[in-house]
Amino acid sequence: MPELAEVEFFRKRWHQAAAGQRIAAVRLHPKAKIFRGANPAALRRALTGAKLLSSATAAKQMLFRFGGDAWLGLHLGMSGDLRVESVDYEPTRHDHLVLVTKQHALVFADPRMFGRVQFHKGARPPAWWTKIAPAILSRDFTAEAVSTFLRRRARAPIKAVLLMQERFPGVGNWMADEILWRAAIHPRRPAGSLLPAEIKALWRESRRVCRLALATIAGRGDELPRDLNVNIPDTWLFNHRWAGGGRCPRTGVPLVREEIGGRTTCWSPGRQKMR
DNA sequence: GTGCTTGTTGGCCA
DNA sequence: GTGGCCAACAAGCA
Repeated sequence: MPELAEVEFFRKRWHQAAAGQRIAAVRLHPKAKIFRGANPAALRRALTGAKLLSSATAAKQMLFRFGGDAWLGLHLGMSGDLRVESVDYEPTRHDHLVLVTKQHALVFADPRMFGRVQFHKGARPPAWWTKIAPAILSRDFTAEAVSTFLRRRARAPIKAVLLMQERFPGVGNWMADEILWRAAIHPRRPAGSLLPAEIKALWRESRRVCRLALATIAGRGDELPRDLNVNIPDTWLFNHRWAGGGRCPRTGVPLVREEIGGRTTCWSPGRQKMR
């Protein structure tokens, strides 16, 4: 499920419940696949008794900083989510990591286990975190950088290129379709075939979709929506893309769904042409 | 049973 | 070495 804004929503949910709080207990199944490459025993030792100091999101990654130079990295994969339950919550089958504070149980659940838990000890954040590409809403995400990247990936369909985290961190399947729909670019167009005006539109709409998605899904400031996707307006492609029989909210034309770059892709033939 | 699924990675091949 | 494609990972849902 989670892309840029959903990840921020989940981070905020844990943060609001537990920032400044001490972790009284850590419950986990060390054999769960989400711990691959991590050391669950060391994680449990370090977090038990530690305070949650701060947290951040970058791309689809989350990083929670605890006292004692302990860092918890989370990636939600395809089916992960974070919840806040009562302190006496009993973990069920897919609840792989639970951090218990005085008042809450912070739960990381992931049925498919494509997600990942990373643990790091040190004064500085881990290398995998600092190497994440500059955010789309940062100054480093320029139209020139996009243009250069598209030239290097000239033969790949633009839809596949938008999913590359090294240049479009946080963009996932629905955001990529939303960006292309707004920029009026057919998802099957080779990246190298885009005209300068189209590259500019792609850059602009990438930023717009990130900004709108964050405000709508994760909420502004301290506000946190009751649940995911409750506020998404019908003017977005998002609300029409899944169900069969969906129509383009701008042209009324029936939407098309095909596999592009190995992912189901939805577009409006009314506004997205091959040339 | 069949055929999907908002993600990432490693192997293969040109 | 680089770029592009594809299967695999695993479990739930219609």
